Amino acid sequence: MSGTDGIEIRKGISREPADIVCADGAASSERQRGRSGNGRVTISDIALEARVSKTAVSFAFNMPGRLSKQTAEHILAVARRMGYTPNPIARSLNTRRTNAIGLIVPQDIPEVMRNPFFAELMRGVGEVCKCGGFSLMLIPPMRGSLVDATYAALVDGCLVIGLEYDDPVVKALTQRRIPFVMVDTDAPAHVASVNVDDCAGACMAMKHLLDLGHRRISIISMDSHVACFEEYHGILRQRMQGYAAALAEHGLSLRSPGICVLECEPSVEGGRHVFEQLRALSPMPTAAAVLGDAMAWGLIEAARSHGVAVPKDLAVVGFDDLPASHLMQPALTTVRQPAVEKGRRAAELFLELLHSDGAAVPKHIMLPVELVVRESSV
Amino acid sequence: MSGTDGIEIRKGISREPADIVCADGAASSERQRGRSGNGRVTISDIALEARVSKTAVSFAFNMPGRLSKQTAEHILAVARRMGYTPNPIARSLNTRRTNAIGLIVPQDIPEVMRNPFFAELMRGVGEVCKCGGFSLMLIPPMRGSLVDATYAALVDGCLVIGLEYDDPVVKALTQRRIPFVMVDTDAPAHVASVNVDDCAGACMAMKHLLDLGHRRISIISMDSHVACFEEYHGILRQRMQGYAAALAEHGLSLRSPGICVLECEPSVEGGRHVFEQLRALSPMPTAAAVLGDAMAWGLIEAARSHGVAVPKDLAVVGFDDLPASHLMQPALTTVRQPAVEKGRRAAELFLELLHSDGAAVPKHIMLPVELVVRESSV
DNA sequence: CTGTTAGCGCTTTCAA
DNA sequence: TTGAAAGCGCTAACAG
Repeated sequence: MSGTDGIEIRKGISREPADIVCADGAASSERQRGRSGNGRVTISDIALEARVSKTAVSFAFNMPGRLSKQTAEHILAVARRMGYTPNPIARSLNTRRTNAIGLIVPQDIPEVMRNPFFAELMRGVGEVCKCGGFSLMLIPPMRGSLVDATYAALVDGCLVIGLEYDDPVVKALTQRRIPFVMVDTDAPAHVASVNVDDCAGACMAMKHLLDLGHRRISIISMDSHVACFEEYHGILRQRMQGYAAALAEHGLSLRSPGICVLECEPSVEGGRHVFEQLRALSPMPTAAAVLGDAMAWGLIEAARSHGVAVPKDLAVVGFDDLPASHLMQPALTTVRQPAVEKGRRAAELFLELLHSDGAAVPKHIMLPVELVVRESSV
Repeated sequence: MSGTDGIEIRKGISREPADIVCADGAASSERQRGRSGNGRVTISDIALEARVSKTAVSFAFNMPGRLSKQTAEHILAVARRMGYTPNPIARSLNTRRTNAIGLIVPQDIPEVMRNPFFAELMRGVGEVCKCGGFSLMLIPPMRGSLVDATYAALVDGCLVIGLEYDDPVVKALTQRRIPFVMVDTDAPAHVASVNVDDCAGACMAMKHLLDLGHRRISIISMDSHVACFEEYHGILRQRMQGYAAALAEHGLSLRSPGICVLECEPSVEGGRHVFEQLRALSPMPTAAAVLGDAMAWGLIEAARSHGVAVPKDLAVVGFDDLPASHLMQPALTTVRQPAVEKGRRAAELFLELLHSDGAAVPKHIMLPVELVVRESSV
């Protein structure tokens, strides 16, 4: 359908054929005084060329006030001419600062980014990055090992998403005395954490379905890697407790006939896929309580394409309230959690830790949730 | 609506009150042989404690094969006991590798993450990160300066999104000889780049609208920071050319009466907001060609809430084809671009550069687009 | 198989 | 105002 066919082509645009890649003086002086090994200009090169000490060069960049205006400008001029810029790694080794905050996520990046919830979380973290001048490092497992990734990460500290406190990653962070904040998990008192009221949220969702008269309800959870939901931990456990509490009010439990727990990847595709399992149930459930909006979207789409009408044949209530959830067809009934704020608060907490140098009292933040009833539940 | 009210609370869960934070031997030996300054265990501490050289310790971690099994295990044991882990910054200073790939984005993170297109792009980049064992660093402007952020970034190289070749950031990258790939921009022949056929895509979209009979068409572009669309560059210019080409076939131009160009932030909010401007036009346009799906979603939502029916009163065609675009109400007609692949190809290109050490011939990849007609256009 | 030695490129006392 | 020198914590020839 397109003009070009996905083939690699040379565009040959080259608007600036004569573009100077290295600054003028560099090439010549490079040879003059054999530069340090691999060709990159270092602080010594500048010092030599400018006939000052390395100290002076360093000052010129970091505390120009401590140099006479003349020297400072001279040094900077030489640096510019030679195309010099301080090596950030060497600098970090001294300052012990990287100006990056890490987001440790338990899955690979493609999986993470398939779940729009993370984009929301990152928006919040990003607000703090913006104020504090930080970059944001996504730290997924490295060759399968999240600990290895953690060991290798060049960051000032981390936000740890959805890991349990006894996870090796947390141990590694603690050992290296890297400040961190835990998000979406049960954290012990001495560790900073941010959560939302998952239990209450799930309870509201289930109660809503029950009040609507539903009694055959599927709970769509996320891949947990445990044998059964009784072994859930962290937010999954919290939410199951919420569901259970609501069911209990109607004399039901998670093990009652009609109630069942299905799992899928937390993404649209995951939801689409889990519908197969759901419709294979007989009798088919009349409602689904889904642990993430993206999954709910996928579920609804799959339902529709299989002729199962939402909400008539299947009521669906999600969890998150992503920005797009009310643009859907039908608009999604869901439990709103302040995902952006979650990220922001976590990052703020992290900054506190970072600046207090371990002296800060760890805080535990719990954010509220609310049920948003729209069209996908009747 | 929630049980707890967003107040900071102490959860006091502390399942492991006796949790040992530092490994056993650490605290004692710490005092024994005054550890290097600030308390963190270094390679020297381990060397001393294990009665071997620093080299041996280094080998134990990086090339255990070069040590006798005994020594290696002894060293590792001591390290474990003292809670030692190599400092990744010091290591990077030597190896010149950070195992991180940077994504240089021209806006702040919150703005970036509000545009779901980036999540798609990152999915693709993430696939490569996964294979190569990289982390992904989001590099937004630092205190307003993207160049400063670039200088400070601890990465092996970068993917540069939407910047022109003559941007100072690109100059900085070139100067420091940091490998990079440009995405979504006109890149000169000697620089690796990945693009989609923006021009063709826009042309198809406009032609579609024109064929449907529309003659009063608003083009919704993204914030450009230039005075008028004639000054657009990069993908915006490409797309405008596409629109213009289609219009030309019907004897129209971008300056014809009935045609107008509006700008907004590339997000749902942006689209919602720009609808105000669109409806202020008189006569109101009967169609909108939008440069991003997220904006189109917002536009459609705002239209609906103002009683303007889509597609009856306003036909809308987007650009991107995000995963959620066909879940919308109405499902969005749009130009599909392979965003995930774009990210993947860019990252792959980057890896080639990185491994070839500058010897690689820069490639230019152009990916195809296609028009997906759904319900938002009639 | 193991250790000595010299860096990596920069910051930062301390003294001049 | 400037510079000498001692690191930051680790890697990697090169010897032995």
